[in-house]
Amino acid sequence: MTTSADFLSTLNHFQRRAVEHFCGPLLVIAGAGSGKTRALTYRIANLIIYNKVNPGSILAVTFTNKAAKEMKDRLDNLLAQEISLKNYRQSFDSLSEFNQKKLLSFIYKKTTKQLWIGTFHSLCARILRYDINKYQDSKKRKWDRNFSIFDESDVQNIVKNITLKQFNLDEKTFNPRTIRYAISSAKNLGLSPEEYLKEHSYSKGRIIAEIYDEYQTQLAENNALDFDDLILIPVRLFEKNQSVLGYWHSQFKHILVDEYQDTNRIQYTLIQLLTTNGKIDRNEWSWRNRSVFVVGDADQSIYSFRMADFTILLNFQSEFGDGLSDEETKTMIKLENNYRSTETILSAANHLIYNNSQRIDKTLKATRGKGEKIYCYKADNEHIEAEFVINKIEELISLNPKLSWKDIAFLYRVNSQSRPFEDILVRRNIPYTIVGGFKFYDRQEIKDSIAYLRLIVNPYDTVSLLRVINSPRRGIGKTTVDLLLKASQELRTSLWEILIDETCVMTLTGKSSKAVLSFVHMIKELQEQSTKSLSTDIFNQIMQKSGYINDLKQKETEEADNRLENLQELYNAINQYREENNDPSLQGYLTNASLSSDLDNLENENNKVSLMTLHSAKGLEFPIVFLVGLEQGTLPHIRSLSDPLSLEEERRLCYVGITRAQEKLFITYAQERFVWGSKEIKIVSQFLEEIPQDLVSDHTNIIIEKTSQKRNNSKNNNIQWSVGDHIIHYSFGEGEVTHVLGSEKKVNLAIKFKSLGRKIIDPGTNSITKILK
DNA sequence: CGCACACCCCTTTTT
DNA sequence: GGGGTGTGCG
Repeated sequence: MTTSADFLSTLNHFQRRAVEHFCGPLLVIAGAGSGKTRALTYRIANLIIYNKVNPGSILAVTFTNKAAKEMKDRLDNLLAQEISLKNYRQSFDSLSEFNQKKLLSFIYKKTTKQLWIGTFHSLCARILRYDINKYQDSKKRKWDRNFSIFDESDVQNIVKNITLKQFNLDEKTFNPRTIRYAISSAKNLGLSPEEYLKEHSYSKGRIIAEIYDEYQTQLAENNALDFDDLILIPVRLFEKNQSVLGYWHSQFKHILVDEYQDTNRIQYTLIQLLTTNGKIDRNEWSWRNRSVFVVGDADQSIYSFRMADFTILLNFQSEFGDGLSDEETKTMIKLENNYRSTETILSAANHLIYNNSQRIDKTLKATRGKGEKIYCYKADNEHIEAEFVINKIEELISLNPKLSWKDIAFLYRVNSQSRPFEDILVRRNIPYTIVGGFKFYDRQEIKDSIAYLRLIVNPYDTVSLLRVINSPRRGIGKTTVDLLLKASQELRTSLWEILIDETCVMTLTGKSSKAVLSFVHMIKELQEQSTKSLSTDIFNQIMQKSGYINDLKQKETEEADNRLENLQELYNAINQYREENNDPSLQGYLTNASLSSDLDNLENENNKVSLMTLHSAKGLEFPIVFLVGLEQGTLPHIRSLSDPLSLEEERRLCYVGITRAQEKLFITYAQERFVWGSKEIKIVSQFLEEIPQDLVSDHTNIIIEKTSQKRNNSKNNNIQWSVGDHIIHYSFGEGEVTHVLGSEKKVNLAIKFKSLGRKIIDPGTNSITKILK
């Protein structure tokens, strides 16, 4: 009979050390496929079962909602097994169905439900639903607990409107997208508009700070937050309000963070505050009954565009830990045994990542057989590439009866690469699923319905109000809306408050005022109901009363039928959320909907080929992986070619892709590819050349040698660089070397250009030539 | 006031 | 390709 001891005996020495860690800080450096999720899950189980920690005091941060759900499921199973052995003296599987169900529901109530597991965003949203009313920013902007969460397109529209309409700026010099990105970056660094201004006091920075400030005002007027606020506001609140911080600090005794290499400044600050209770002096920290446990891998850091900063991971020991060297340390554990991939695949990954200068030295050790060579295929163009890949998977499936579609994934750099694959998959009738790209929640009818729901929860949400006020058409046209909007701006109230003021509405023409009054009446009625009805019932009511469904039914077009089907699907989603989370509230569903990604709905049960970007593939694994589009300019992406640090991130991305594969890895590239409607000639990716030739199968019709020789003999390879050297860059012009960075195997140069200032350049790319002066 | 059509611009990755 | 904007017509 199995005993409880088996619970830990399946772990290796290092995993076990991590899992049994109780209090204090611990950094777990976990290579790809080293059983990272397992370590996290087992540690939580260990805390609950052996250390008798209250599940409600555990905060576990995952990177996606899907990862959170998986962790909960695994935990359920682990706990079920343990309790079953202890209480019934038999394995869970051998219990009667009745007892299994009873036990699982017991575990859910007592444990899983109490745990705080989720992404930074969803956990912070939960905290804010309790405490946002205690927050006020430096300009006295306030929010209440019914806040809406604006999606990226809402936010883009607001920024665009402020920039072009309100501030009347030139679109070329003040690109709304760039400004939106600047605001998001500022928030991720924890900067308020005023603080941003201090750091960017030049003219353009000043204007961006003003836009940021106005943007924040408009969010507050809508009682809405953007994604970044969800984390920034709790941090601000904790910094300002010691009693609120104290409450959450004492709530969360054990904090666990997955994918720690992809945390950014503001997320780090949040963890730091919760762990230390805001005490700056280390002597005041108490690790009694308290821990912070982070897991990550600097080689898989791929989110710097979201301000992720893997030096946060590198600094963990000096920030929280003992700061000792690797050998002696008690606060760092390395998991280097890889249980996922064949030796060949790992060797390729190790060789590739060895070319990066910015990393902690770490080598994945194989625990499985050598496996097959990596297959490589050079295609004439992207269509031939897709055809090869799909022919190959059909062949694999027909040769191996145990293999099914879900075991196969196509990974690419950018979403648009999916199209040629999709075309052929449809033609051949192969079941597939695309993660990302066009989303369910981006469809017009879904956005409309969500806007109705948001308006009912949060009437200050003018963005949603404007979306639905005349959809379906009910005779409230642009002129009417503009009049009402103007009134709301003059009276400095929300549009909704104007609408519910009958005397105000009556100033409109008879026809319009009647239409507005009846719209307001309908929304009010729905609001009243929403406090006592199920979310699903409210949804149905909205669809009926607003006339949305009838409007679509009348049309009798294929498109309208499609929309009706999507609305049915939305109903199912709301229903599912209500059942799974035991939460009848609309607000709960809405929060979940705005924070869930496409990936979260990736169903493992469905037997389909998966297509996704390398970013989406993080944390996943597949027996068979096709890494496609390995060309210079595709992977690495064109925008990273001139910047060595971005290039290293692209290499990590490629590394992530390779390490997703368990059994077989195929790498393909095309010689020609249509980009933005025109044909481009492509050359093979430098990353492919960085993989040793003997790991790559030679039965394919590619000849890498020529290009690879050319590259290895790169004219800059044997040049000794020193500070003061003069160079010419093919596009930046003349410059002077100010720093020589990196090690011998991989040199990067900091170069000061006359026109552009300082840039970091990789001399190996042949973009520069040394000149004598 | 709404819709259709033409044209132009941009083009990474996502919670 | 595709989404957003502007224009012109019904």
